[in-house]
Amino acid sequence: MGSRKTTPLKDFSLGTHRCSVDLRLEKLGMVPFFDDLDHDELRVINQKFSATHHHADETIYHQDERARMLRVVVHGAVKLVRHTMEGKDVLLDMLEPGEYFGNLSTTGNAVYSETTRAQTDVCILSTRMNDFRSLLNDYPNVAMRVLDITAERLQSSQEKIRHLTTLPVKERIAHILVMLSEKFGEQSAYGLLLQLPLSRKDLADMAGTSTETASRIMSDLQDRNIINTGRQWVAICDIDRLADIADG
Amino acid sequence: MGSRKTTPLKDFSLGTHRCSVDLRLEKLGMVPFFDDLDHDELRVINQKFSATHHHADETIYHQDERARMLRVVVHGAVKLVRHTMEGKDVLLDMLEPGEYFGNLSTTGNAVYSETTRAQTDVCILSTRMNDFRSLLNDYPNVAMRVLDITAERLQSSQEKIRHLTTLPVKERIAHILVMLSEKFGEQSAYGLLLQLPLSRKDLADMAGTSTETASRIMSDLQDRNIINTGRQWVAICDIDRLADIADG
DNA sequence: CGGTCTGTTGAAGGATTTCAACACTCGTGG
DNA sequence: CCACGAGTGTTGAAATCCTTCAACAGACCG
Repeated sequence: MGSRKTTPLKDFSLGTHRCSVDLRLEKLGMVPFFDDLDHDELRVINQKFSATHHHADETIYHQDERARMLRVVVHGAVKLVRHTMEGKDVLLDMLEPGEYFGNLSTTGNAVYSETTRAQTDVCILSTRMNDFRSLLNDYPNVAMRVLDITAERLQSSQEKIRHLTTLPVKERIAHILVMLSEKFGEQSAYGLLLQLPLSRKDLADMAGTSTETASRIMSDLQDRNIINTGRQWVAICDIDRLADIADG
Repeated sequence: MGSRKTTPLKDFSLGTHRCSVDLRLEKLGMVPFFDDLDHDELRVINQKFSATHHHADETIYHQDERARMLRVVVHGAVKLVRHTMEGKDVLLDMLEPGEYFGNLSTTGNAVYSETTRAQTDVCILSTRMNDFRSLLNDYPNVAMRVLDITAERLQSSQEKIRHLTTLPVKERIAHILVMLSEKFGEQSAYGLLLQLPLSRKDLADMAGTSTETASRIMSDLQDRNIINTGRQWVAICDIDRLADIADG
């Protein structure tokens, strides 16, 4: 369990890869609002989506652009960022394969309320809003699931507000690491490794603090053998103690 | 324009009042997801709702209670509060007549994620989730509107996260006052008066700060003749300067 | 191997909280 | 009608958490 400093993360690059139909169907089936559909229905829906690839750090769309598409992550990780006038970014969420992003609302001239960037090399399925809207008409159950999931996201967004306004930075960071481990955690020689590149700035933007403070807290957690971390990667050694810190 | 200290707020008390059918229909028609419906359709929907009255400070439902009802404000103001273990509250929103609250999600055993309390004497229309769900099946357009509005609330919740993480307290409070004035502002001798009782603690819980800091900032704004304020009330004298403060 | 990006650490300064004491408003009951 | 008490708001001073500035160290890339 040496304190290795070079990245233990797996390789996300896609090369000249093209998503197979099977992979597309599998990932579409993982999207929570399609999970009631059978294989044939998924095939119909699949035809409405087109796949694109993006390299790490590439912007998929910008905040304030006209919002025309609904997208689904097939491979890799995508981050949602809100910009401020002063140049400070707020990192709202990290998405894993099977999660959707983009515009859900059916109103005509909406704009994206956040920028989305590829955190690794990614493969994305996209569909035009109009197609998605008619899809909701054809499959009322899907429409209900979409509503449920949006309501759930609203809940978790409000829970985030509670954290940001009531907890000190150390607890917020501990909480964020626990959340990320549920999405991206994979057992490894270094502990529960978060399978995505994650910088101190990313953590800071999620916790609403400065990179320096994030760095200090991560150093402290490492000194206490709770985590193991290096450039752009984090592994959790002692999830229980981390969870204890997260709630006071 | 004397700096009166006694409350200039109007009387919200209901006495032995019972909501007339006309008032109920009017307020239901103001709910954003019912606004496409004609008068006859509203009459049908109205029959699914039952009215209740609550005195100021009464709790309508508690966080973590089993979530069975969807509710609509007919008269008065309702506040949404999330509690923390440490006893700190986070005030998520203040609702005016025509706004809905409670449970939207159609999943069976959800619990309320916040406590709601009557900010004034209030009249509330309630319907059981099952009835609302079948209503969404009968009126697909309403279902679409519900989705849009939930997505909108998600947006504004994320915008709130941006404020909380990037702006200093003074700007956050200025912003909150501007928002509240759009909902509750009424012209009066004291300026644009917020027509609801609003304590320093309410403001602090909205801005994620302490009552003392909220008080200091309000005093400062009053000294600069931007607002006019007393016990449980706030009027805005110079909305332009307040808006300037709100965005740096 | 040098440059650049990322992470670390120290020290000073600032914003906000906390603790504490006091002032004002309002409702209630004598 | 007035006095009292509880709830609400104000203000000061000390303490704390966090940011900012600055310098440096380690990792990655060509």
